[in-house]
Amino acid sequence: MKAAQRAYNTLRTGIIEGVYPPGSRVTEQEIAASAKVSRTPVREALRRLEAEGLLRFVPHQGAFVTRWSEQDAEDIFELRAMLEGHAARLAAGKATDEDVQQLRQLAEDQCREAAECSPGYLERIADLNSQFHRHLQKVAASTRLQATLATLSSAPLVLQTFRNYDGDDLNRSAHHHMEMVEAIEARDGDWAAAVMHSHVMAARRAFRNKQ
Amino acid sequence: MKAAQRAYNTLRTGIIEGVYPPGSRVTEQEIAASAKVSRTPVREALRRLEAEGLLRFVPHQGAFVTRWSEQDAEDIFELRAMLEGHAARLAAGKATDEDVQQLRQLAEDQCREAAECSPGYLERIADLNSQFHRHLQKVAASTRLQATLATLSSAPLVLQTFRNYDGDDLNRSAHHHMEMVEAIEARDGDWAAAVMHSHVMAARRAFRNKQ
DNA sequence: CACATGCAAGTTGTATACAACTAGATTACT
DNA sequence: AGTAATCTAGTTGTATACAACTTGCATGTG
Repeated sequence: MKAAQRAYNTLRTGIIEGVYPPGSRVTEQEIAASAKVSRTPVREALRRLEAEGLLRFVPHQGAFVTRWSEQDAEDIFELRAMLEGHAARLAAGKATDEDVQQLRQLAEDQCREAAECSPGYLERIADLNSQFHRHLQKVAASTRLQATLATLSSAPLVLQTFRNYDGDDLNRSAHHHMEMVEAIEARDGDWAAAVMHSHVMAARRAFRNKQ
Repeated sequence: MKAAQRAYNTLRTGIIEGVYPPGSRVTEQEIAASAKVSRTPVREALRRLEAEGLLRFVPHQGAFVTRWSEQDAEDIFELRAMLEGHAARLAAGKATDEDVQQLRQLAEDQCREAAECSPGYLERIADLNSQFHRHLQKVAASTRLQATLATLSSAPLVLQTFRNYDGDDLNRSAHHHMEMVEAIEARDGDWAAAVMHSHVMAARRAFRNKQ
């Protein structure tokens, strides 16, 4: 793998997993040593993470891990509700039968996992969930929308959504996906958008409760 | 000014002004020579511009100026309509009397410029316009929304909107701003959002006609 | 004692040298 | 002649050396 990519992965997972806590300073050498690369590719990784909003720069002081305020969280969930809703609407208008089939498969798997709760189910559900959203965005076929959502969803608070969910929440989440498949199959954009909206709003509420 | 910033400005204006046409390849040395800096800060500038969507990278080949498809343009205008509409709604709920006053001033100046058409009016209108939008976004007070809109609005096709406008379009644009001020003064978020939506949609139509 | 000044350590910012890789032209072979 | 292999020029990717800057502490001065 390329050095810049290694540095990026190292730092990104470090941030998400809390090795580098919010507000903490991150020096280039530190990351360079940790990823066993020189400072040059590290700088590149830092800039990428800045663009994604995970870091903020102070001239001649370096990078600091973004500290998410209550308000930031609210903003991100609101934007995601709007944009993912839009993606669902577009997807409903463009999906082929095959797309619907694939989305259904993902949603069904997720439903089963949420019901069974067999070991390691949380990771599998998280994976199925992001697959579902990614595929839906792909069907929506708007490059810019996809890029915009990618930066919004990279925030740790979004990635750790499932940590805030209890059994009922997981079930509801899976069934939201099922309902979306139905809406898309019916080519009903409004319906799909509405379900997606409530889907994200539910995530916001779970996040709020956890705080 | 810092070297990285110089490289960034050089390349960015070069892209927007068409010195580096869409699809063309941009080499690091070329920019380094042009901005009189070394390759290191150039790389930083390139990554930033990639994050903003103005460049796309191919491994071991370098950066290419993004070629905007018809569909990209549509997507961007749609997203902007949605997000700027949202910003207007938020602004209506948060604006102080002072904010309203400042926005009104900007809108009135723009109205006058659009009516008078004195020399250099196009640049002044473009400036007033972006000031209006920026201030409105500041009032909306959502950091993430602001960041998202910033990347969407950096696209050349957005920045050159006024090149597509005739006299009537310019007048309508200015009066949209006036109407938004009224809506915000009335703290009517729905109204403000609706005006903003049509404001952006009008820009889209002008863009389409030009093509 | 309070405050300003200068110094030292450490970090970022930049330049440059070198390695890895790609694309296209040239050459060798069938 | 056509095709495959090779070579070469040029570019990106990486490492490292050096310059510019910031911060905190020590020292000197009112």
